[in-house]
Parts: sequence; C-alpha cells; structure tokens
Amino acid sequence: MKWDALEEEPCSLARTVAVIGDRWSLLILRECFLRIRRFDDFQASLGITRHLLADRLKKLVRFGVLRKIPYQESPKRYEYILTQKGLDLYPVIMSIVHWGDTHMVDARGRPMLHEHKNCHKMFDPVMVCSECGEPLSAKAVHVHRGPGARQSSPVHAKAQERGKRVAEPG
Amino acid sequence: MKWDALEEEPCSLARTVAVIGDRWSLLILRECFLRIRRFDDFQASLGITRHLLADRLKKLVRFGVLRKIPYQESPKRYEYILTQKGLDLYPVIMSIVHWGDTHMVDARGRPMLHEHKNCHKMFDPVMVCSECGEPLSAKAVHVHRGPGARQSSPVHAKAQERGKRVAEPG
DNA sequence: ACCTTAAGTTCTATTTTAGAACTGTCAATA
DNA sequence: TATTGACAGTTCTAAAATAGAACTTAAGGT
Repeated sequence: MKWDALEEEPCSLARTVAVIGDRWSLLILRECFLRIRRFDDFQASLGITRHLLADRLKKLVRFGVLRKIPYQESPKRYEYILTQKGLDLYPVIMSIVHWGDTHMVDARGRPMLHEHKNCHKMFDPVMVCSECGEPLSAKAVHVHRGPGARQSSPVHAKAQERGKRVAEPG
Repeated sequence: MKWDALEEEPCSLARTVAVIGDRWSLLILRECFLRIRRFDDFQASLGITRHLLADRLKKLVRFGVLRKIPYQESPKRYEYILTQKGLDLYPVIMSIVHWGDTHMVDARGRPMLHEHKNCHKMFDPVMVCSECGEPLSAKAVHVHRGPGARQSSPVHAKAQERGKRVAEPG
C-alpha cells in the first residue's frame, strides 16, 4: 500500500495515519507542543537527519498541521508553529503519553508530569463520552457504518460471524 | 536514530511510538478493535504484505499488546487477541479516529459512527482532566519534569528563553 | 578575511518495504 | 488415491525510504 492510498481510504484512522502515522512526525509534534519551532532546534533535540526533517516539516505544512511564520528578513527565516488543526492533535499526543506512562515506565517513574492550569493539580487525561460523560472503554462501544462508509467488508463479516461462536476478546 | 534507541528514551511518547508508531501497527490495531484475529483476515482486510504482517504481529506480541491463543490443534493455529495492555490503547485509537472525523472527512461524512452502550447515543470522545473533569487543551497544561526525566535539554531551554520574547503559538 | 548561525540540499551506503512465489500441515473433495 | 483448498507463515528480488555526512547559500559579527 502506498501512502497516498491511505489518504483516500474511507477510514478516519487511516487518513490520520497518512498525516502523522510515522515515528518522526509524532516526535516532531511532541517538540512542537514543547514549544520547539525552528529547524535546527528540531534537528538538535531529535537527532533526526536534516533530510528527513525537511521532508516531514514540508508534509505537516502541506496537511495544515503546521504553518511557516517568518521571524526575520534577509536571510528570510521561518518558524514552524501549530495551526488549530495541529493543536487539535493534543488528545492524540496526550493519550499516547498516558499509555506510555501506564505501561512503559521504568523503575524511576514518569519522565514528565502534567499540571492543569485550571485546577492546579497534576492530572492524567481521561477519555469520556461526549453525551453522558462516562469514561470510555472498547467493550462499551458499538460501531456503525456512517454516511462516508464503503460497502461492508466480507472479511469483517466473516470474522464477526465467527466471533459469535467463540469467546469474547480480552 | 534506531528503533531500539526509541524504547530507551526517557519519554513516554517515544516509548509508545517504539511500539505502535508505524502505519501498519496502528492499522493492525484498528482491525483488532474491529474483532479481526487471524493472520489471513488481517492480510485480506489490510492489503499488508504477509512478510510485514508476520513481523508486526510478532512485535506486538513481544510488547504484550497482543497474545496468541490457540483455536485449533493439528495443524496448530493461533488467534491474535488484545491483552489488557492492548485494550488500553483504545483512547489512542479513538483520539486518532476523532481527529480524522474532524479534519479529514470528505463531503460524504464520517465513515464510522460510535454508539455508547452506556447511554445509547452516538458520541464523540472527549479528553478531560482526571482531577477536575474539564476538557483539556494544550494551552491549559503546564509540563514538569518527573522522577524519570533526564537532565533538561539545552535546546529546550534555549527555545523556551526565545519563547518569552515572541508571540505565543497558535 | 574568517568564523558563526541558520535552513536547507545533495550524495552514497544501508535498511526497510513491496510484491510475488513458495513451504508445510491438515481436511475435504473428486 | 490424487487434488484442491484453508491457513500461517517464510523466502526471494526489486524498489523505496532512511542514515550519516558533507555541501550550499546568505547574512552578521570580529
């Protein structure tokens, strides 16, 4: 499968993965949320090759996640800052960080702590239902085909059929 | 940077990216949450090459995200199912899907809708603070170094210093 | 003149991925 | 009995992506 094909898939996960679904893009976004904005700063803090950094920044700008803002003339220099579309990736970044905090820490504990300026406490992010406010789990959610769906997949139908005869996952 | 180095970084995002930070792992996980469990079903529904699928499944099992469960003897066959560690990735998957629903849909609308069995309504996932319950945004969060942190980076210090003299992001 | 900062671009070598074919086991079918 | 099909991989070569280092361009400072 080509990257371009991913963008066209009738699946919001696949389309998002087409934008941020590689290790460097996610790490670049981490730096953006930590207020890194300039080419050499990204390069120094990530250890990414300059070639790939230029490529990924271009891609994130093309998708409207970052925007180039001039910060000096002659020679013209730009900073890469998050657009609103980019800022909206915060839940993605935070849920990834939280999973790492839960399942990948070593004996020394968490590398970073997060304080909510609203309540002045250290917090964890919790994903809740927009309608009833209860925390979400995979088992409490039922998936329906939406208006942008493609015809249903025979593979999924077959697997679902089998699923009725065997134990539940988990 | 090598993949192995990512696992060792004192950063929960980097460590998580070492596990799920490539396009195929995320797509495989999508299928897992849609109840796909078997090798050929993954292969048929994703179009991934068999070589890479075998490699990624092995990796996800090694990290404890999936578990191999025998479903028949002679020839011995296994299903790949999510462990609790894997089920805990649900907020990651859902936040990615929600960003795609918000920013990457075409004119036809969302490919999938999600119903909460708890309240029987179609919902969006919302990320809130575990302490005060308010929705989270990047600007309302302050980051502190935790016990597992490394010495602070000169790059971040420099960028932060510069940040005080220029406009805020966004 | 020479060094530094900054943001890239270019180059070759290595690694990863795509795509297709092949292997091994067993069950069901002709 | 021979053949076909399901299933879960492995093996192969060619193409693509990445690593790592050097180079370029344009200015400012000493």
